[in-house]
Amino acid sequence: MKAGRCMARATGKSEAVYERLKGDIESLRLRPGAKLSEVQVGEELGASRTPVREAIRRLARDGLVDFVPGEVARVAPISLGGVRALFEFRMLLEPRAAASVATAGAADERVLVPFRDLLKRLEEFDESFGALDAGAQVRSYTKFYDVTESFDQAVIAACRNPYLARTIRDLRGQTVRLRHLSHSGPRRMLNSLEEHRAMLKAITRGDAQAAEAACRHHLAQTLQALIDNLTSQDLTFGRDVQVDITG
Amino acid sequence: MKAGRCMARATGKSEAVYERLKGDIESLRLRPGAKLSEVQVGEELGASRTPVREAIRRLARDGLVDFVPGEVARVAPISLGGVRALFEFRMLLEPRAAASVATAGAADERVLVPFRDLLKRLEEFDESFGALDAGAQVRSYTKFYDVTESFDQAVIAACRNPYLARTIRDLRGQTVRLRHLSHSGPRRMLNSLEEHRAMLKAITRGDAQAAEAACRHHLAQTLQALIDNLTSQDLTFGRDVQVDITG
DNA sequence: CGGCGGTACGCTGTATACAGGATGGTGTGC
DNA sequence: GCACACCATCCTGTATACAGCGTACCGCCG
Repeated sequence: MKAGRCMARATGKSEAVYERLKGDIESLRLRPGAKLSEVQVGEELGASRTPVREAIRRLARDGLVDFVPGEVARVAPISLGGVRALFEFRMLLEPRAAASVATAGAADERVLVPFRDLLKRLEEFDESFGALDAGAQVRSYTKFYDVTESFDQAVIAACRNPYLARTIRDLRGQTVRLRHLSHSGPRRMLNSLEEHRAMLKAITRGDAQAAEAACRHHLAQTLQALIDNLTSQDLTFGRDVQVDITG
Repeated sequence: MKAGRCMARATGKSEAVYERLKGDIESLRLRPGAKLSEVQVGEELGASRTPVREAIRRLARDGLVDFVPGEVARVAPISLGGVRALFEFRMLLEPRAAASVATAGAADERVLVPFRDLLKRLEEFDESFGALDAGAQVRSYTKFYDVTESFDQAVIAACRNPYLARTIRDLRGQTVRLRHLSHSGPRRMLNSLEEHRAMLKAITRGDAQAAEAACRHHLAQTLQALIDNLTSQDLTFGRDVQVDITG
């Protein structure tokens, strides 16, 4: 393989490297603080430096990589302060987005379709969950995450303000990584499920205020669970220079 | 000049190209819809494709360039819908930031220093402005913009939440470009001056609620002025495919 | 004269080459 | 034994080469 084809869209190397690295970072296979040398990553993933370079820049924009011009890029550390700041910011954006969707849904039924669908999926999941034994419950987490993932996506898609949508989307990577980190057991999951149901019901009802409140509550609960886990599991994550930005 | 030095920080080619293009776009020297070919820009600015590429990607993040993978990058068009969406988003972020700064200032006097300073500069400017003839007034716009610019910078710097700060900063490019577009005459400027004074007073007083309201008011007024100008001056800007994103 | 096909150009994506710093380890001097 | 300096190594920034893809212009045919 000498030179690359343009192809861009479907098979683009840059995109592939980006997705791969993103997945590895979100799943914590790449630990916070890990060095991301362009050449090394390139060799490992069978790509040249150029696409790797671009992928790393994009990951930096997503907040998953700490990038300083002359230095080696590193997987962004996870700090308590950083998590708090992230959720404080999400608390500003996402409740507003949820409210906006509820309002839009009240005016145009069509935007509610995916949300009614999600609500149904959620109810089905809820009903079947209790019947499972502990092992099967843990395995079903993935399915639940799929629903929450779809919910987030649906909100972004339904968001009428492109700036708001993009900013929320840009934060998703960090959110996903943190979720993979909080193995909070079934209790937190059931609570989260209930919170999602509340959000979905408010949105499909067209109740903007309730949707906003439900979203805010969900974020607050998630943050609390995350803090509990981060402080109990001593976080060896990101032992490298830990500039806690929020103070 | 064969190959480049690393130097990065001070003389970095990529940074230079970025700043240059950014300035040209903000000042409308590069018109909305203009094509930005990597090779062409590179030749014009005496840089190779690599730094140009990176600069264009960064400008896309700033919302000043529309970038689609396989295609030629273009200077982002200016649409009424886009401007509305931008300001709607700013209305979500900046009042919160202003309030946050006011709160922080009430707890720690030191964060107020730059704001007291700005307030003084503003008062001085205000006093001297009336004495000028029309021509000198127009020339003094630059000085006023300096103050507003410094104000925005100061808010960003004082912002405790790095996510909020970064997002506001990322929007600055578009804001600046729009400002260069609204030659609203002295009346709008004097109003803006008054609005800034209100924000500064609220912040230095430590009154978060007033700061938030003042900021909101300022943004609403600015948007209104902008809309007036955009609709009166028929905006030939961005005649290329105008996907108005906000509907 | 209008529609259509072919060709030439330009563009991006990718790969690779080269030069200058930054970093980390090792050896030496105090 | 410790601190400092030197050196090897790696890594990034930049430049350039090559391959495919789209487009636009031009000529040809109906």
